Amino acid sequence: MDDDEKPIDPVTGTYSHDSSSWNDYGLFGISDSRDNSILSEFGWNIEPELNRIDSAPKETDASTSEIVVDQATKAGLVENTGDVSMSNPVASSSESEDRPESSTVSGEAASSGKPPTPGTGGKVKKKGPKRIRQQRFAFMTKSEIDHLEDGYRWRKYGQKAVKNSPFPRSYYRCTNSKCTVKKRVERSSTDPTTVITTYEGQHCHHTVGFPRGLISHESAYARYLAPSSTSQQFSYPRPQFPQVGDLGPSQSQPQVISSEAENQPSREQPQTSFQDARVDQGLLGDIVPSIMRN
DNA sequence: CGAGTTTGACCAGCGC
DNA sequence: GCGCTGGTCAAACTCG
Repeated sequence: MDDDEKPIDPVTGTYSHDSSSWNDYGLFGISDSRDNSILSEFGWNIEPELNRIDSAPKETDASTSEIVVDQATKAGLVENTGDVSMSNPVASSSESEDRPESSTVSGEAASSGKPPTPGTGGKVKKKGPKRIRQQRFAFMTKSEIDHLEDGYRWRKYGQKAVKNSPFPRSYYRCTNSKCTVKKRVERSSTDPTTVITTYEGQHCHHTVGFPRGLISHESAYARYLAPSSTSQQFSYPRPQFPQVGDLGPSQSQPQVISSEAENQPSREQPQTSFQDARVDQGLLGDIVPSIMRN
């Protein structure tokens, strides 16, 4: 894919690529689960960016974070993140039809005319229009834990080895039967301490609650889930996110914090609700520590 | 026993 | 057209 010359919306600062089969806008963020801070976030197309990150080590010695930040800067999106999530079409148009897994096997078999494969228990794939992917939203999170709590329940449905990466990629689907949201979790090949979580789609239900602590990217993810745009179908709760000290044993432990992370003022800042933060400072004020914005 | 995970196979898209 | 790769399926398995 040629992602060198992407059209960036001059108004929203978001990027979208002109493809009939893709409609993924997204925020791309770097967070640190150890101190509950978002290190950086910006709008970007997720897919090529992740590919670039994973395949980039030969091009630069910079850390993954630096690569990402640089991309954000180049795209001129950092200052426009406040518009990003709200400008998303939220894939509403494709939401209903983008349900390849919702079709029954029998229905697929009937439509494709293919008999079930005997050796695989009748697995039949739909042949038809190109798969339309939903809006995506990815985070890079410094964590030793791959699967981070985000308030929703997920069922793993696959795992694949990824090219150019020693770490497998895991595929999760929301356990809510009516919810089509998926997420992929993988470790950065360039920085094994970084977990890349990519969400696809929007939840059509509330969270199952916020057990224990929430990892750092949860706040940004919640923001993504609960934009103020009119396209939002549901009103998601805006919980008070717990302090790091509330984190349970299964969460990332705030152990050795890098010097960079130690400088993050997030722990001293009061945990304000989203609503307050959004009113005051917009998206950046909401999720990015002030020091990162300077 | 139900829910969730593992894992090998299948399929579609894409590049060469 | 072919091979590679990512994404998904679903049977088997594990766990609580």
